Amino acid sequence: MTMDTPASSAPLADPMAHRLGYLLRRASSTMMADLGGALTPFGVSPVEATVLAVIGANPGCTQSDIARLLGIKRANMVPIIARLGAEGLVEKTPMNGRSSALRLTAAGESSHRAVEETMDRHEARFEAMLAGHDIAELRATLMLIIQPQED
Amino acid sequence: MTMDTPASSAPLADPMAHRLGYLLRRASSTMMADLGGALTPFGVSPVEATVLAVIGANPGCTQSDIARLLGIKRANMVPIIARLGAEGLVEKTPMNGRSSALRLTAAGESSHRAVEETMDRHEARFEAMLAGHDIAELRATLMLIIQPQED
DNA sequence: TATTGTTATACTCTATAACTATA
DNA sequence: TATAGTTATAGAGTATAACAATA
Repeated sequence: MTMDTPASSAPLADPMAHRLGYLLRRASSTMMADLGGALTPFGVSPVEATVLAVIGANPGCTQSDIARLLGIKRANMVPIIARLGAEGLVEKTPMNGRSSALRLTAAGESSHRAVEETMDRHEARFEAMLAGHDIAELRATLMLIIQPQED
Repeated sequence: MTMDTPASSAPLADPMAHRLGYLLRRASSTMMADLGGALTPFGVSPVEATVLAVIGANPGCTQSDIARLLGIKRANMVPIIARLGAEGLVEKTPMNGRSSALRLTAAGESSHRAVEETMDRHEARFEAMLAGHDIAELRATLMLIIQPQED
């Protein structure tokens, strides 16, 4: 015999609160939502900001390079790069008949700098909430979980 | 003068590797993908499995209760509960004219048990990868990051 | 033959607004 | 007046399959 908890009045039991996968998903979406809000003034999404950062750090890289690094499917890079190109932030210069080298335009560089500062502040805001916890250890642990994406 | 890294041959620099939000997102999607694969034999998605767990732990709860607990919008619960209802896993019994109490059916209970075991093994698999790291501390840190969703 | 970029497509998740009905 | 459930809709994100061109 199990008792039926009168769930409507009392707070619910959270059977997921102990699960790492669940906590990661909730923590991730909290930070993604915050970053999305912080980036709206610049008209770029978190993914676009990330791609700007990768191209900024690796001028001349290709779409496939970025896809592999970020764990995004090749096919899904197309609209991302197209949008960044349409906004005049990224330019493609053909390397050999099949790949193009990606670089930030002047506008892209300036957007990149603004976005990096925004991300820095965003990260600092959350790190402040973790005072007394070992953030380097947290990063190291997360890196152990991450597995490369096969395409 | 900045140098153009010959990005095509050498591995790319990863300017996001130090960012907590990025690492959380990658770690989360690694675990979500793994869980999704582990659940396919049961025909339920990670979200559906989570809702089964919540109803199993809180018989008689409402859709809105679950939405609040999991940070899902009220409107987005509708298709989730509809699917679980159509699969005969969850039943709704009207409480008062506007809310229904949710409970697992017999099939739902059995699905719930199978799914919990699958999640346990899934979690254990990842915790094994974190040997030597303090998982309780990891959970505590993640809980600090998570912020309740306003609807 | 393997890789790059692309098109098309579909499914899920998420978000908003608006409506009904009930408490 | 606030809450529960719903509908409709729109936008991301993600996945697959297939194709052309190139290395």
